Amino acid sequence: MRIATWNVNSLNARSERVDEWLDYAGPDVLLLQETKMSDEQFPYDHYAGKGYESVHCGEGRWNGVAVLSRVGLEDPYSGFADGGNVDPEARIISATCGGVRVSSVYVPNGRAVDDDHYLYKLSWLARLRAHLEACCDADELVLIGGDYNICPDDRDVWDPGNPQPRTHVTSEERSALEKLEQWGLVDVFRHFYQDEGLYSWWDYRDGAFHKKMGLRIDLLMATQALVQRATFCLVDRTARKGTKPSDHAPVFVDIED
DNA sequence: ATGGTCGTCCAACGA
Repeated sequence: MRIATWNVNSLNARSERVDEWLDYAGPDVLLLQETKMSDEQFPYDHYAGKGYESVHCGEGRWNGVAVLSRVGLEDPYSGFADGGNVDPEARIISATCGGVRVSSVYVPNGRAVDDDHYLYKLSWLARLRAHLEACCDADELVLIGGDYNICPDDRDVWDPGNPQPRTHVTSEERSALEKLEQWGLVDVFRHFYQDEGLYSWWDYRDGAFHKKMGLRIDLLMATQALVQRATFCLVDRTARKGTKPSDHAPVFVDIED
């Protein structure tokens, strides 16, 4: 079973690239972020025609997450199941697909370390941990994939020595990610590769992709039970090339039965 | 020295 995550930066703008990718990469489960549409606009029927069931949690212009699956899709759940207030932004949706409890997450960007949005990011990550504790067991098959907007360590940053205060690399953000690891999640990509310079996002500006100026912020975080069955993992950089690409590349993992 | 690109939709703002 192939499980993928992809921040598409508007599904309307990316529909042809997503169709193309479904055809050549053949994911069994695809976790989408930044669909930037309402639930009414989401093309459920289009993906059904391609063999995928789908669920979507959107709000319109911003955010929006979805799960596509051709191996079954049960018990969909939008938002956090931690008993707290409803998150005003559409950033997490979960479902059980082929026996794996998956979530598609779009962690807040944070904007700047002195911005209120950065505090929202940290509180959102704390709620994600609480959500896991409320509805999952660490010995089950669980995968939380998405745009975490965090570089786990300096290997995941094109300019790690940059002294400017900035989001994505602070000890607070990395600590929040480590708390998910303490619960039982593993960074699947790092299970396969230890190299620096392997990114999943590149700014549209200044030819960043061709200059290898990127960040690895799109993560597949899975329980050890799932990682033990993982056979292959890749960032598909091909999807960042060509006509009208997203600024993110998809990341996928293959799981043996 | 500054800003450099996309997306949302036509004015900025978010990333």
